Amino acid sequence: MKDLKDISASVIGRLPRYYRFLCELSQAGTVRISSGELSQRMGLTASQIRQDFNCFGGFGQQGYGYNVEQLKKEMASILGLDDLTPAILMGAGNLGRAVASQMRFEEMGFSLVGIFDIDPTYRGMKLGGVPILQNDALPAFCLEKRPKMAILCVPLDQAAALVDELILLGLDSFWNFSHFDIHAKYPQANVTNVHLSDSLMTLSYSIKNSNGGSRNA
Amino acid sequence: MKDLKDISASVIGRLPRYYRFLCELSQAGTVRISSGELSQRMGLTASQIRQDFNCFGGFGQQGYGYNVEQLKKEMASILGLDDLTPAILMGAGNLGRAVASQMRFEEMGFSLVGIFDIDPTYRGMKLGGVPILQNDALPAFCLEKRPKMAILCVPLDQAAALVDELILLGLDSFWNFSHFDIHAKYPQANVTNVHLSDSLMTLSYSIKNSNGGSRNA
DNA sequence: TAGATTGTTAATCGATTAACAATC
DNA sequence: TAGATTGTTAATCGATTAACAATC
Repeated sequence: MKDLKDISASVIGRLPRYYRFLCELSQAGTVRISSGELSQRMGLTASQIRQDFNCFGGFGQQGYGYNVEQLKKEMASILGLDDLTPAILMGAGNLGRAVASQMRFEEMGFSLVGIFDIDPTYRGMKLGGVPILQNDALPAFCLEKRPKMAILCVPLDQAAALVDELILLGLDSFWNFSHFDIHAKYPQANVTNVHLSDSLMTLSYSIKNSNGGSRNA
Repeated sequence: MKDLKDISASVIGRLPRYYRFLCELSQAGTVRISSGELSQRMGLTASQIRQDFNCFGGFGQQGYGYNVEQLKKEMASILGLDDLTPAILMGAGNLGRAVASQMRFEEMGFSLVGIFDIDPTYRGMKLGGVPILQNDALPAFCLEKRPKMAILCVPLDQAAALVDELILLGLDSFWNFSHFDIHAKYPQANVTNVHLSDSLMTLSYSIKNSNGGSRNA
């Protein structure tokens, strides 16, 4: 078991996928799994799986393997899925609407408590059961509901000023779909970027520079 | 200049961001840039930037640096942005609609030639100027338009059969928003995955296991 | 020419894989 | 007990950083 601060981004990046496979195994009624069997299903080495798990403690038993249900719970706990962080969605455009209506936030460690847009035409509408408010209602809302995380689905030119405001209102975490570099300006913030255009260009590279058979991300 | 096959995923993953910064520099009218200055703006080391660029050939000039316009064009060419790959969108739900209307495909090496959904209620609608067709029109469409890439915005339970069909219809590349593991079944295919829920769980981890200041992706 | 900056090789660092003793 | 499989250390591999000669 390592100090949590020492755990590399590579390991952390694999945790959701472990969790996903464990959920599937659990649903299928599988009681135990060895690192060897899991490695085959996931296309990883058994060594890597054991190393990864042992960053967080010894969840297995020699000669037996891992108990699926227990390991799944451990993963959920490590990922912080049990403890719901209040989050707001900024921007109710196409992408914002997709995110709000598609993601099962409560299964991923968040609860969506508010949706905001500058455009008043959205007023009164709801997404995933959450009403859309206008940006000018943001300060009062934050004072009351204390959201900690913001999902940034706004155009780049609005992002900088908006992040400034959100930081002032006490938010410190961002799921960032814009290309604004939050981390550069606020190194203290927790930021996970989703750069769809970067992802698509990576695919373009694969298609045009390979003779087939590449996987990214 | 290395063999293109030897270029690591780490390097490829940084190319779109290089391209993005070069576009900004170009728009700002900057004529030349050194690896040192670019490294400061991007938060990378100058060494890494020079190493990355030199995977593809020597674009710079000693004592001068890099010509922004030339380097930008080289990047576009490496990423294959000049050559438009015909692509179809499978699934016109929230996410599919967001992707179709938001992404500037022509600037990223693709052209969106068709949109398909099993639900007939979408019939006659358009997204980003492209009409939505029903899935049963797919074989004839592919025979005529020869799309090469599919954007997969369908539920997991439909993905497996759909990928089988698309492969048979001659597609070999996927921008995959589902959790179906295309690469496991078709190792020859070009696949770039976008796993939004994995990304969100990574943020949950950061929030709950750090005292602030983490960046992912 | 002198100064700047690349291209490239060497050194370091970190992540992955292999090996195996511990132990259920 | 014997067989299986972990936890963990050691070896390997690859990616990043540093250094510097080449050269514009």
